[in-house]
Amino acid sequence: MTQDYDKRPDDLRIDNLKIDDLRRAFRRQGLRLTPQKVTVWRLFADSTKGLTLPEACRALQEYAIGQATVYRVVNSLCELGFLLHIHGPNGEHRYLAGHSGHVHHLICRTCGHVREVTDCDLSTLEKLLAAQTGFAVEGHHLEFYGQCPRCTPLPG
Amino acid sequence: MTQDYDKRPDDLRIDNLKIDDLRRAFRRQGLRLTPQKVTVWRLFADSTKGLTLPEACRALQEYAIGQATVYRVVNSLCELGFLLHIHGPNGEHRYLAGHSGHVHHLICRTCGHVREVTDCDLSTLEKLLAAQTGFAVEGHHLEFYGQCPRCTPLPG
DNA sequence: CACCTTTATGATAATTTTTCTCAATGACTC
DNA sequence: GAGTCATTGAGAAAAATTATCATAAAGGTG
Repeated sequence: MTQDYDKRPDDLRIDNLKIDDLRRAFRRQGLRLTPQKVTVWRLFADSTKGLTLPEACRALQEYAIGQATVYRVVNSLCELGFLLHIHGPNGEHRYLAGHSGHVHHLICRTCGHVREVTDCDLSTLEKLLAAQTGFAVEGHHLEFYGQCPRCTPLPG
Repeated sequence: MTQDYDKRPDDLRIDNLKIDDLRRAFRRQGLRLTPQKVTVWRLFADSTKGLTLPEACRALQEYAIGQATVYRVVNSLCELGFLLHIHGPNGEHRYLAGHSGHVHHLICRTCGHVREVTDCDLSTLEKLLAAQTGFAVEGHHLEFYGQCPRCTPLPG
């Protein structure tokens, strides 16, 4: 019998549609969806600032998920595009759930708060670069840094 | 007597003007310029793809520079803006000498070759974001990924 | 629903990367 | 040239990442 995914802890909510997306994506690679994978996904989906791998390992100890699993699952989720990597205030690698399609991030250097940025049209620039350099440009990674409204000192 | 910086190995060239820049930058922070720092800088200045910290440590063993020093100097060079961090084909953190002012990079996913990109005008976008989000946008990090001319399969 | 094949898991160990400590060295100022 | 104080490298320690392998279980099949 298939594992009952509804027995999840209340503090990690996720909609069932997303679970189906996850299952389909894993299946396409010949991989299986397991409760551990769902729990890992939920942890990231609920995080607004993203998590480092060690942070995720610590948080998931509560759910008895081993660190080897955390590393494996995070890698898979990245490859499947469910997680994106961003850089925290100290340059550390953090993983963040990508809720939309192609997005970028605005990261507060003080508190690490992250806001998604959806307007970005770099296609003109990419074409120009391709013409100038001969590279076949396949994509880009763009992050903005600054101070979020709560961390911005008031002017004056 | 001040150390003779001309006794450097022939395979790591650097112009003396840059050494003066380094000295001034370190001095401004109350730090001292040492032959080790210059050697570390030269290693990076000669690398076209950037180096990870462990790679740099291995390469600098030849010059009897301890790893603690490599980590410290790379950090300083980053803070002073002489080194930039980029992400290699496998997502690993690499440090690259910044030869110009504000630049971005076009990184080959196959061979890791890096080309600098100097045209970038994101100031309009930054202003728009600031207005939309309330963030005080201070900067950005932009990387393009693709295949360099030598790694691009010929069309057809 | 029970079976079966194959992937996934977690404990553990091993490896790699990063940080810390401290005595000795040496850069830079006067 | 002397003194001050940042710097260095060896080594230990801590932290992060990867590898191994016996056991558990997902998901297809009869």
